Amino acid sequence: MSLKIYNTLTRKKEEFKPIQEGRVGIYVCGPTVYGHSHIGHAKSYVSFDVIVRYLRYLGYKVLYVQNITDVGHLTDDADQGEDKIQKQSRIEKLHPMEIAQKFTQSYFEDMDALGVQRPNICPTATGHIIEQIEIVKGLLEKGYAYEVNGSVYFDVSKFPEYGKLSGRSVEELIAGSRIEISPEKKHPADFALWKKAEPNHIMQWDSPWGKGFPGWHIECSAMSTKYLGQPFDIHGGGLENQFPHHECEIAQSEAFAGKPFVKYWIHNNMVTVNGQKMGKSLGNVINLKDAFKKYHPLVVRFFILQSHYRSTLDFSDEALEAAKKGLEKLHNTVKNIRSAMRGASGENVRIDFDGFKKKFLDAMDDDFNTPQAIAILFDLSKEVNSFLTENGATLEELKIANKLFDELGNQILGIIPENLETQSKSNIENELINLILDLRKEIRARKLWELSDKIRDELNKLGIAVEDKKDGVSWRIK
RNA sequence: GGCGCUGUACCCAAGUGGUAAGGGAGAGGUCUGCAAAACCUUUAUUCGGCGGUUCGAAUCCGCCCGGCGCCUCCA
Repeated sequence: MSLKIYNTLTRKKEEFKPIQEGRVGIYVCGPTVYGHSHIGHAKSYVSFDVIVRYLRYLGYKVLYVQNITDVGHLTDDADQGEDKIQKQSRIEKLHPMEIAQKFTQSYFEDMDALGVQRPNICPTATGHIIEQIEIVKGLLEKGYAYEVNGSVYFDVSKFPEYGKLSGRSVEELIAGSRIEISPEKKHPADFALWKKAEPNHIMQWDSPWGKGFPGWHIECSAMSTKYLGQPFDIHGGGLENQFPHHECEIAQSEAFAGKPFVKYWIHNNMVTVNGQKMGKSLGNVINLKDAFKKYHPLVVRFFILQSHYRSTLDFSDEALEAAKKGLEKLHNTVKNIRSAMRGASGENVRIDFDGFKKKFLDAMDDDFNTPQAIAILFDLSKEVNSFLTENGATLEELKIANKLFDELGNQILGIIPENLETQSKSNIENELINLILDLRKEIRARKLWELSDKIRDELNKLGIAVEDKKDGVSWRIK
């Protein structure tokens, strides 16, 4: 089977064929850095992380670009209100660039914790003002835009294909529009390419139209095509950005360059919290830094991947607890395999590893069906464990199982760490634990169950799982 | 009002024409002094409801009922 991707542009699953053989250019809308990242960010960037990992696994040379928006988005509607970063800078009494810097760092901290591999290029909007101005200039020259009063607007009426991504028509937009019609615009659906800055606006730049700042959509057009060319393979982002953001990107870029912008559009769905939309106005936003206090980042990652990227994901404590236990189960299997390898021998292979692998890859090929892929991992886990408990697995079987878990669970999904340690890195700690368990062995021999159970409980509290088995005691770091 | 998504067991969640994955929770069992881990067995004759198409539908079509998103910054 070959990779199929659901393309929002055509609304169906299409076979993936890169524009240039063996190479993939992908651009994903990055965060606006005016606050800490939340679980919505996690869903989006974990999903795209797996997409990129999988493309690489398939052998593509992937160039992954993700912007950092450090300017230009306004708090209210399309072309009014305050710059969000400037607003935050006022609240925190910091320079806007400090705000941007602070939350960029915070963003990467969280993503690193989630095991999200860094994009190859993370361009900032403020670092690409010149490129953005160039596009605005070009659009004016070609008659796709008009200048009013130091601001420049895109003229939607000049671009008949406007709406092709989101399936809307300009007429519909007017009919249901809640936007207050800006007196500067010729048409309510027109959008800002460049905005004139008032003197109190801190982030502003010189332009052919006077001092100002870029409109919201232009940075993505400028930075994606600068590094990936036009057209490029994949543009990703959140569903909520499909309209107007991505629609406007298409209009600008295709009008400017006179050729298609993107081949495949991928949109990931949203997070709800206890069944409700998560939003700033609802006050139910869950920051990652808070979530991580309760759940290990890998649990959050696993939880996200247990549902499909195009489905909404409902975040609840109950569901997270279940995910935690599920992931533990997989980790236990891998730990069991790794410790069993030390004492195993034999070269027989009775498990159909290729079958499991094929099923896993088939699931991934089907529009990155990670829940299905994870289910296969559980099936594999059960099979291997069953051999371990009943017949004993051969060394060769354990080696292959270990490699497969690494390849599928670690390399592709990023949910099984390479260094799943069953022992402490510190030798003295290991020796001490062994010593305690040695003493406990004597206590058990004397049938002092209360005391021996206490030792086990206390060690458990310290994060050391002690398991009494038929042929002795075993322990591991949890 | 317009556009779109969605409704699968107690919870989470795959499955889009061939007879219901997986995880959690529950029940029983193996092992065990106990616990844990792991394994085995079990838990939806049924996929919001009602019609229709079909040899056959959770899957396609129609209507109805619920939930959600976008149309305003949001991943």
